[in-house]
Amino acid sequence: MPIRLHNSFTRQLEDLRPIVAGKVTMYNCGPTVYSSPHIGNFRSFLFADVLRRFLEDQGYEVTQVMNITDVGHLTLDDVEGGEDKMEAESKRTGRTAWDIAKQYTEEFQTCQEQLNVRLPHHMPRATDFIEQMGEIIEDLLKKGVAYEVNGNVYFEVGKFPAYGKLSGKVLDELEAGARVAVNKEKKDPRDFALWKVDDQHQMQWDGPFTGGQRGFPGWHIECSAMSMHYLGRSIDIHTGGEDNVFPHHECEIAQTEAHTGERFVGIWMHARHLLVDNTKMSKSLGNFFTVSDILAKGYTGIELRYALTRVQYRQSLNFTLHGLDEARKAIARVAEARKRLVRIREGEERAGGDDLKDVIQAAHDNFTASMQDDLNVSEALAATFDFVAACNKSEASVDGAKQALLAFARFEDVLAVFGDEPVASDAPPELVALLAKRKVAKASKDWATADQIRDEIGAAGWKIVDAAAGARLEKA
RNA sequence: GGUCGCGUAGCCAAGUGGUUAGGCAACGGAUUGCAAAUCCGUGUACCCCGGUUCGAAUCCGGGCGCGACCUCCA
Repeated sequence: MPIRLHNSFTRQLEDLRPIVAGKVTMYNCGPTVYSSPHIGNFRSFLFADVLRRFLEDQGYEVTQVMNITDVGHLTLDDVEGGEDKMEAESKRTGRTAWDIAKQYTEEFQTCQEQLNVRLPHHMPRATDFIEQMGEIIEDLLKKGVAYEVNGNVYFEVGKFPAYGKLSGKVLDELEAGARVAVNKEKKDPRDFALWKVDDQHQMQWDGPFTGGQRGFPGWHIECSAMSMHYLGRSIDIHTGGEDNVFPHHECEIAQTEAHTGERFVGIWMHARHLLVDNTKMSKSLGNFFTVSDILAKGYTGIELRYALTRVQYRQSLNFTLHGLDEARKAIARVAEARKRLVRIREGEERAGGDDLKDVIQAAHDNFTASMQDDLNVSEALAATFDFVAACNKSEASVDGAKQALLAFARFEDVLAVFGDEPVASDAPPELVALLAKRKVAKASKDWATADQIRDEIGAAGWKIVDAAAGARLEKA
C-alpha cells in the first residue's frame, strides 16, 4: 500500500511517488522569529514532524528542511512601505532586529525539544541566504519576468500564466486596492516584491544582483532559495499552514518555476488552523497560548503534543484546556498498559501463555493503514487504544509482552505522544522493605501499622498500588 | 461579494451506502480490611426538509447554523 497524501495543488489524495525512489525531500515553512511561537504554529510544525516520522517508519530516507524567517516578512500596515516584522518588533522594544531574531530562534528550538520534535536536518536562516536569493533575482530580471523600479524589484505576475493555480484564485479577482494601498511603482497590483530598497533597515545588504541597491529581500524569495539550495530544483513535499497558500506559496511557485522551468513541488500539504474554544486564537480574546504558557499551567510537552496532534492535520482542531486534561488521561491509559507489559517481561508479574501474535499484527496493520490514509492520526490513535484494551485483557507471555512493547515503541516512534517505555519499578530499596513490612502487618490484620506504613511511603513521594497480582510501588 | 470546509451520542473526535471507531466524562462490576490507583463492561448518535436506493448519517438537491481563506498570520 502506498502512502496517500492530500495535494493542495490538485485538491486530491495522491499516492506519494518520490522523485528518487526510497527518498523523500521535504520543505516545511517554519517560524517567523519576531515573537514567541504559539501553539497554533506548533500544530503545523508537529504535523510536519509526524509526516517525517511516518515516512521514516515506512522506510523512506527523508531530508527535511525547515526555514527560519528572520527578515523580510512585511507587516500589513506597511506592506509597501518597507518595514518588516523584525523591524517593527525592534522599534517596539528598542532592541536590535538581530537580537530579537536570535532570542526567538532559540525559544523556538527550545519548544521543539519540549514537544518531542525530531529536528529537521537543516534549519537555515533567511539572512544566511541573501546571495542565493540574489542569484534567482538576477535570473528573473534577465528572463524579463521581474522588473526594477527605483531599486525595488518586483515579480511580474502577468508573465507567469499559472499564477493562482495553487490557491484557486482567478487573477481578475485579485483586485487592486481591496485591502492594500495601491503601489504606483508596480505595473500590476498583484506583482510582489523580490527586493526592497531601504537604507534605514537594520538588516540590509548590498543588492546581491547586477545593479542591485542596498536593501533587503522580499518574504517569498527566501523559501525558493533555501529549498533549492538544500533539496534541488524539484522537491517531493512542501508543507505549511493554510494561510501560506496565498500569497506565500503561490509566489514561491511563480518565482521558482519561472527561474528553473521545472515543477517546483510534487505534493503541497497545508495544515488547517487551530481554533481555541472554537474560535480563532487571538491576543485580544485572551485565548492566545504560547508553548510556555501551557507548560506554566503544569502540563507536559507530551500532553500538549498529544492535544495538538490527535486530530488529522486537514481538520480544524479545537484546542481547549479540557482537551489537555483528556490528553493526560489518555496518555496515562497507554502508559499503564505498557507498565504491565514491562512487569511481565521483567518477571515482576506472572506471565500467561498468550503470545499476542494476532493482536499485535492487527495493531500494526490498523495503525499503518490509518497513517497511510493521509496521516489519519485519530484512527491511528484508535488502533493504539484498541491494542491497549486487547493487551490489558490478555494473559501475555513474556515473549508476547516483549513483542507488544515493541509495537508500542513503534507507535511512539511515529506519533511521539505517549512517552518513553515506562520502567517496571525503580523504587528505593528502603521503600521496598517497608512494603514488605506492610505485607506482614496486613497478614496479621494489623491495619494501624499497615496504614502507617502507607503514609510513610506516601510521604516519600510514592504510592502503594494494591493489585490482584500483589502490591507494588509507583511514583505518586 | 468570491473560494473552501464543517455540522456525529454529555464533551472531544474517526468513519462514509448495509457490519459496536476511539478518547474523556457518567453509570455498573472486578479487585481491596478501608482507601487510592488500575482493569473490565455499558452508549445504536450522525443539523432540518425533500430525492435516489431493497437499504442513507454516508450519494444528490434545497434550507438552516458554524468556521476558514481572499496580499499580518502556522
